[in-house]
Amino acid sequence: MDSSSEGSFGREVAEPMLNEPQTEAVLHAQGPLLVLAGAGSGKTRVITYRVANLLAEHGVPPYRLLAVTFTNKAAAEMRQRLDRLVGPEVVRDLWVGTFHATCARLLRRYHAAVGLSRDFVIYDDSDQKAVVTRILRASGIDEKQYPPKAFLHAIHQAKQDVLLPEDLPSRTPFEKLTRQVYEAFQEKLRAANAVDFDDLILHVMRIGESRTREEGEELRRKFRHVLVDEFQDVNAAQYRLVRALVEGHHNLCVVGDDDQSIYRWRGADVRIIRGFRKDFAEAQVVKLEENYRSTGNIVRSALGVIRRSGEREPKELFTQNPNGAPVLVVATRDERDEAACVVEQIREALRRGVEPKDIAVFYRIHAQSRVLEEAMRAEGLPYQIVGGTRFFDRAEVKDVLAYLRVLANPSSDVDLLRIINVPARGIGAATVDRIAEAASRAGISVHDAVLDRLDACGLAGAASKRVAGFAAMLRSLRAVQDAGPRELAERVLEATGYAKALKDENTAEADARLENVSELLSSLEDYEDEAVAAGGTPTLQDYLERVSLESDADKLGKEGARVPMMTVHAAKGLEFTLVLLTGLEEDLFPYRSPSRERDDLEEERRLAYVAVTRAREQLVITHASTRMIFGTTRYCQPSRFLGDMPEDAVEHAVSRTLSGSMEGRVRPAMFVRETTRQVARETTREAGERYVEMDPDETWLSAGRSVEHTRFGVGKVVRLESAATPPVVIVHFAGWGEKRIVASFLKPA
DNA sequence: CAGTCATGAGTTTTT
DNA sequence: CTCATGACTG
Repeated sequence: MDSSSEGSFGREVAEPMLNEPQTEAVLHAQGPLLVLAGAGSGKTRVITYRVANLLAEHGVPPYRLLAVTFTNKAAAEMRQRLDRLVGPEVVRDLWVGTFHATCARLLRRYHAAVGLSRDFVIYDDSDQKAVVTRILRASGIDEKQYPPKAFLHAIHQAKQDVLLPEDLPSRTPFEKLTRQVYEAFQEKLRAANAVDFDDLILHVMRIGESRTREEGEELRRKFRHVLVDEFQDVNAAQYRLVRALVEGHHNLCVVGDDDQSIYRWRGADVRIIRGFRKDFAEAQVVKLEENYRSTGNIVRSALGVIRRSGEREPKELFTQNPNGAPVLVVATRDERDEAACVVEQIREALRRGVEPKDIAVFYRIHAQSRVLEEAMRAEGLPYQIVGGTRFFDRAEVKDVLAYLRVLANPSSDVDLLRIINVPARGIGAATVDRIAEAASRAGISVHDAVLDRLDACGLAGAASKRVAGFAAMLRSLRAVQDAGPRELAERVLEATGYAKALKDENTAEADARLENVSELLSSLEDYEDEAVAAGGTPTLQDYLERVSLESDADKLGKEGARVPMMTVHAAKGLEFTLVLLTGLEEDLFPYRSPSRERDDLEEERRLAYVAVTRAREQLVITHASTRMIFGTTRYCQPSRFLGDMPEDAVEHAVSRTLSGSMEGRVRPAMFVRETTRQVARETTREAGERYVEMDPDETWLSAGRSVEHTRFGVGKVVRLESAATPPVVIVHFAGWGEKRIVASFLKPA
């Protein structure tokens, strides 16, 4: 699949495996181009070849070509492939990066246009939450009634849609408060010389759309070609940014798959890719429908799931690959039994010689991972959780980074407030409040208040002395001049006593934290080496930007000998020889929140499609009859998605534990309970077993009717096999296939 | 001011 | 169940 032709810049670039007109459009089209790339159709290859061709054949200078991805990992992968096609010396000048990284880079250049200084910092979720919490406290808003999360969500949502506070409705009290908090939030960020993730996009978008600023014109002329990967996931702000960038020439190539749009809740708007042809009437459209990744059975299963989706860009995924093994659907008793089955499958695969990194375990929500982890650990199988808490989100790492961020950008109040009493130096909440209040009265940052206006804070003698000590320490750290980022971090650890405080704690937990801190130091060292190798100078600010924009998934693959375990969301864009997809049960996948009842079934369906299409050779799906989740045991029915897979592509199995528990003993759970709709008379046949006798006139058993079985869940009657008493029917259950069932085990659904 | 207990809430999270 | 947050107590 991966052409290894060693084309160097200027030489002709090998062509991807497409038919003639597709190749022509993909490689050479000017103007807008929409590539609808089905799962596994090799879209990365397409983008890579297009870029290579634009450079080699069309003479586009690398620094005038922008390729945008959504993850750092995808960007790195593209770089790597291009290295081989056109050579590293060309790739170095290319603009390849995520939306956020690209915007951060542009914003470092155009910072003045939006009133930021060059040293701006990027606030992550917890920083943002800290800001909102401070606003709520300052304005006396009850955090119980109006949780910070709600405001953050609303602000985030608004920004994705390019809405200012005054654009928001203000009918309900919450809406009124939201406007107020949003406004204060922006003010606080501005004062702290900080941006959030959305601002990175918005600021650059505003510059790009500006008719009055010369930077606007400059930005609009900057790139001759723009390519966007995973276009189904763009939001309104990102789309407007891209449109501004290509305004003069419309040389915009977007690649995506509306069936894989799974981030609507994060502002991604699948309508943008679906409406692309309306916005760019002259757009050429290429559909890539051949899947090169997976076996026939996997592709047909995926198709079965997605085909039932309502509105979608019509396409038929197909493959010429052999059918391969059927998709194995295993019914298990509970989540422990499920984990045991997963472990067994992994063992088996390892025995066959599959490498750990080519196996993956998926789940819908993180809460499922614990049991799976325990089973892996018990069996001595090495695994790696992808996602979850990022390394850079750990408290101790954030602490050290907060020190570094204050040194790089003293206006950042959130960072300063985080570290003012870490490690504990006797500066309590009351003192901190006083300082913060004095700072806000004087209209200066907390940092400046601490260093220059301490006497104006009205602190008691002891408190004042301690804060002065903190200020002196900061001053001496700021005076450090010729140290690289790593050395500076070491000095921070030393001067603040942070390392010592952890050592003195002398607990296993503290040791683990200490370990993370030294990992941070080695990350700084890696960065320095890398920067020097790239011919640049390592700077603290550059490092801080990187860590803000880096995710856990980016590191995946660096650990080769571990089985990765992740949520389905984290799996997008990845592929594995063997995929174990767990928890395919109603209410778990598709997920239904107990509180909200918003129906996001379509997105859940696309999520299932993404999960299935990750597998190259083998897909094993598990579901459990009961599951302990959030402390309560739930009874589970197989997911409707299982029923959407073609019968001939799937093989059903029952775990040993479950089949054991079904056999040879009284099965009270399987006997039907009387329902109101049933005209039935209960009689006792044998001791301990209760049957329900059916009225022979009942029509609820006719073909097509929905019936419910305590174990198999809801199914559809295929036909009545015997009208005896009780009658026997053939029923098709999602996830179980066709079953011959005595009607007394059924009730109407 | 800094630990300890109670209470409550609980998807997914490329950046 | 498990984590985070808030009130309470030395």
